[in-house]
Amino acid sequence: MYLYFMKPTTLKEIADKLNISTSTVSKALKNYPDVSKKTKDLVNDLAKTLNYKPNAFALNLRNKESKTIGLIIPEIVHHFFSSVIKGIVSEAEENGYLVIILQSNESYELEKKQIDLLLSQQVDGILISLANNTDDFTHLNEVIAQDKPLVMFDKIAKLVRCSKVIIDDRKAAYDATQHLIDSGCKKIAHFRGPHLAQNAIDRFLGYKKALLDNHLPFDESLVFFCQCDDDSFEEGVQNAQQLLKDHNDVDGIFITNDLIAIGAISAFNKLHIKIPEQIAIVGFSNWLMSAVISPSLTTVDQPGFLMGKTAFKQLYKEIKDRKANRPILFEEIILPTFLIKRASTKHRD
Amino acid sequence: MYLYFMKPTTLKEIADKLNISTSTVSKALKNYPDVSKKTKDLVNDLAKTLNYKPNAFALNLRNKESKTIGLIIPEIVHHFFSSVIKGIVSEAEENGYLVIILQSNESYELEKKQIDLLLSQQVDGILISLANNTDDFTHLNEVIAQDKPLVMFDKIAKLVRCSKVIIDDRKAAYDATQHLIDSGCKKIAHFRGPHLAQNAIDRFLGYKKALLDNHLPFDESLVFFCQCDDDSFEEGVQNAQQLLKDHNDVDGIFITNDLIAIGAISAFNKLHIKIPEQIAIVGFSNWLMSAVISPSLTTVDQPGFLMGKTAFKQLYKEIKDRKANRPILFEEIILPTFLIKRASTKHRD
DNA sequence: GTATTTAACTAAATCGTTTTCGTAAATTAT
DNA sequence: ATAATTTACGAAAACGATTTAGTTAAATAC
Repeated sequence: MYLYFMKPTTLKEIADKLNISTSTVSKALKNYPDVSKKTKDLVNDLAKTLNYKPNAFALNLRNKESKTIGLIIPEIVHHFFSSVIKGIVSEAEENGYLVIILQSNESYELEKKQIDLLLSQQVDGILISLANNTDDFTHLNEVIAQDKPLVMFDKIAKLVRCSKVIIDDRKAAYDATQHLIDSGCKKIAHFRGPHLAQNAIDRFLGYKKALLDNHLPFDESLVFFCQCDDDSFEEGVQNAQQLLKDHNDVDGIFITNDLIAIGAISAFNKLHIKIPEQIAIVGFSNWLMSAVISPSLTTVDQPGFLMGKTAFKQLYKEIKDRKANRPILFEEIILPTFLIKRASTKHRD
Repeated sequence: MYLYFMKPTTLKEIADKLNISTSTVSKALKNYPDVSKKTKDLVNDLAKTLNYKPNAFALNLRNKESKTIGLIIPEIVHHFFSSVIKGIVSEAEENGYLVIILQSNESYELEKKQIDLLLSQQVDGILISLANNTDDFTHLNEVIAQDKPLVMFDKIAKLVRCSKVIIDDRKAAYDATQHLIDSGCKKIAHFRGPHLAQNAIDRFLGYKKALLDNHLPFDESLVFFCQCDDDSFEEGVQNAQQLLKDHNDVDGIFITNDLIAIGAISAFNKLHIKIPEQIAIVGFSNWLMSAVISPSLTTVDQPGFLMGKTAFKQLYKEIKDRKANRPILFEEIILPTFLIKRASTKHRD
């Protein structure tokens, strides 16, 4: 029973058909007290028959809000980030919000453009995880200058005045390194992320502190930088080979993400180096595949879904606070991580 | 140099400041010929100073379009689907469109609600990949009834009158099975997807046809059904074990997705069954992890990114055709797949 | 029977932009 | 000098919904 190719009904059409004014129709639908029951019934019936749906564009214009938020993420095809997206989208939907998604492709230029796009689209708020090479924050400050809610997650900039949802990268890295030390490693290397990325920095600092706290020497030449881009696997292979050449007595590596770690494992497997007996490995992020490779990878579980939900909740709170003219408090929410011990490290359980 | 907490400038504000009408301001900005150069300069300068950006809500209302499309996908955290999303988002952005993303979670009910949501949001078009259990298409027909562009991809319904972007599942499955046969397999099992899903059906049919074309008997009891949900890995493990019990002479399996295949591989590894010598395995989708597990998995590469790009392009074409009042032609675009031969099957290269 | 209240409705403004149609004033043509 | 044209602007309607401030007519009060 479809009215094929019917263009959407408007209030005016209903009003004309019933010979009343659009104001009355609007009020009838919204159950105002100054409309008679008789009229309300007539309007509601006709609205249902004509399948009336209020025009979203008109509502947006009037209410100055679209119930839509923007999300900028460095890379969509990525287990952790797609989990975050899922968390954001599901939490948003539950609260009547839609999510526009954009991918910065780890490019600052693109990120900047996309912020502009979202601002000109007048989204109600913006969620962002920064590109690795973003070191200028004017585009973010522009969002803040427009008094538009902004929440950063995972890859944040400490200096930008807005709420942040993160994990304690430093502690997670510390714990991961400590686990290597506890399992007997004496010379531990680190494959780290890009110079500018805050979580790469924090993970590095956690690694370093764990060494020092355990009276192990920190050796700069044991730290390898990675781009963390599409070629992560290959980076893992290369760095593993290089590491063996430079330091053949390394007995543990803490690696900034699982894919690089798996590349390293693959390289060691090929060279018949026993994991974890000769070299133990800890990754980061708990990608799906870390459980299924051989040996399975000890890694830090990063709560992507929860991070997405939390980031949206915080943004939503700030949207509501602004509407109610309440003062905005910037919060830094730190989510728990935990180490998943698998076969790539030695342990007792 | 920021105007902190400045609310957006409107045409009227510029007009008032210059003591001219909003019409003139609007025309000046759009470079109409009936505005003097002097006025144009004044307007453009002030617009730049005040950082004027046209109000998107007003434009939407007037133009009856939002340059935004909706995307409904069964599951975001999934290598293939996230690649599709990436393709859609990047192609959309290139053409000035934004993408609202929703996840149906493989639920028909949710999918229905989300279609309503997108319709009431008045997106310019909808891209959808169906939930596994969707067998009623009224919600899709409603989109068509509103003359709103709709393009389905990957998980489609043959009966719905709209454009579709798919792979040739039947052929891909046929080729995969043929590869098993060519490499010497005589008794080939199939782990298939849900009853209703079109691509599960097509892959099954391709498998069956390859058997028959090669004069191998088709045995119903060699076909195992899978849900293809979060527990895919476990399903793979279970089905592999069951298969061994029922038919210990099976020498090949064609499996409807990589994660299930990896579950099966893991089960066989545990039982010390040699892959591919005793049992050869072909998966489907070419997930990232299939290259890194041991043995690496022979699988069908599904062009997710290309599918996303193509789906958006088709939708965009239909949006433009409608605006230009051209007739709409529904197309069925079939993208190529290819078999990636790895260590889980026997072959000569 | 007049004054007051209440019920039930509508006109008009508003949100911000675009565009059609008019209309003065300035310019050119005759 | 008058007519015709051009230039440069503005008023107003339109997109569709909401809401304030009226306005009738009926109901109640005194």
